Amino acid sequence: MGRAPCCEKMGLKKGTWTPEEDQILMDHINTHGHKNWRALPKLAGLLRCGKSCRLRWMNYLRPEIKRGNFTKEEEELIIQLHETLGNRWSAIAATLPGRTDNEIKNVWHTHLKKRLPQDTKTKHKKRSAKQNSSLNPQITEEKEKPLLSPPHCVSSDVSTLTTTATSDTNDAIHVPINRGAAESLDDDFWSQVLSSYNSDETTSFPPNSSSVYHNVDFWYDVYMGAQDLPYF
DNA sequence: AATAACGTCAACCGCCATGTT
DNA sequence: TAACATGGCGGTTGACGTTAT
Repeated sequence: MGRAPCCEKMGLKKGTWTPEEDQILMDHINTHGHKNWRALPKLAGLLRCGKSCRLRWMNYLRPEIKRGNFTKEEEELIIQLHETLGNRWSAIAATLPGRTDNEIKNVWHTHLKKRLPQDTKTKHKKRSAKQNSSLNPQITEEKEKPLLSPPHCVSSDVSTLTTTATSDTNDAIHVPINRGAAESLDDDFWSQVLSSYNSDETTSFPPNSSSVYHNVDFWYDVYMGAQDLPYF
């Protein structure tokens, strides 16, 4: 038995992606989508494993990816969320439109970690929520809960509901909820959050306007609000 | 100018969760 | 229900650029 390797190692390229490979991958996904990552490289004519293609797309090629330095607000938010969520980078990334878990992880290790006092640095360790229930039992409990309903999550990817997005801009409208984020938040939480925001926005979640939801401040408020709730 | 030390970040690896047969 | 396939996540690594000596 045993698990099959993610890809047969023979003949597949590794390492940095070339612009040509990027182009091929983008073209293929733009025309065919990415229903099956494993089959994708073969269909696209890439000598990469599906996992590598997925990673490249998710972390670099997606049009909604926001590049460039993190703002002070973003950094603060990451620090605060890390305090609550631990190393659940995908959940943290879900609150930062256009930022990837990988990028956040890198920023954390290269910049933000240094700012923290020693005791907080050692607070979260190893496979935060998944394996170490002792670390943050609340999070583990949350995993048992059904997915929240309000921001109707799409199951795959970091599901940003996005209007036409262009890279290097902040114009995309993101409702960056994925499974990771979803599982850490429950219905009561969302109903509170949404009721407070729906009082201002006549639209239901997700809103048509980008004015609030793609703003870091919004997610910061969400986070701060969440601290008042029992699960946090 | 050379090179060692350090910092950053893209990418890989292995594990786990979930879906499918 | 078991076995397998696939996607997703977090930890880690290695290449590359920058700074210090």
